[in-house]
Amino acid sequence: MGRGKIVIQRIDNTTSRQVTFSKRRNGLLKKAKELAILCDAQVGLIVFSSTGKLYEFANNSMRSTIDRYNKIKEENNNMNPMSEVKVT
Amino acid sequence: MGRGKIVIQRIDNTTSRQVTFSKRRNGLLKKAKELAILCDAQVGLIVFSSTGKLYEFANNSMRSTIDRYNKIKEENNNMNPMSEVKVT
DNA sequence: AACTATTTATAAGA
DNA sequence: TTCTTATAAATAGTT
Repeated sequence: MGRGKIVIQRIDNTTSRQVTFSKRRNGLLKKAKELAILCDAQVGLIVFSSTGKLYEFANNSMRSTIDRYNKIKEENNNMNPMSEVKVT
Repeated sequence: MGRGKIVIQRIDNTTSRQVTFSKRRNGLLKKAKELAILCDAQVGLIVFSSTGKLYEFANNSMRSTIDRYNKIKEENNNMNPMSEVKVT
């Protein structure tokens, strides 16, 4: 999506990496919001930059989204008790 | 990004909404992964479809990403005690 | 599920 | 860092 095609691998140059992060982070947040609205989905997006700064989007609240996620995961664990698999 | 321009609002037709969800969900997950790789970011994405199905991406683990998120939020709350704001 | 006409995102440059 | 623009990529409507 630009003047040249790029390979998806870590951008070594710090400046370029930060510029790309800024652009793509905005794009990702926008897309997340659009998906939530268009498709009536519940979306939670958390992004930490390589410098540790937090960016987020949640159409409901992040808390409720995480809670729902945890609940689903607990159910899955109960049905597939991977934690009980043992090497004998 | 298609044959016609669309307005960002809930798609009423159920079939269209599900088709669009499928396409855009894939796109969003792909973009999330690319951001993580290109920019060395920590990304956690949770999506629940309108039918309740879960889709997710996390380059580290979702658990560690959520833990990091919670930690940051706690720190912010301690610095900006919004919960103590009162209408007098 | 595949196909394209278009729109949108964005890489590179200013 | 903000703006521009050529090009790559995503996707809306169609088949």
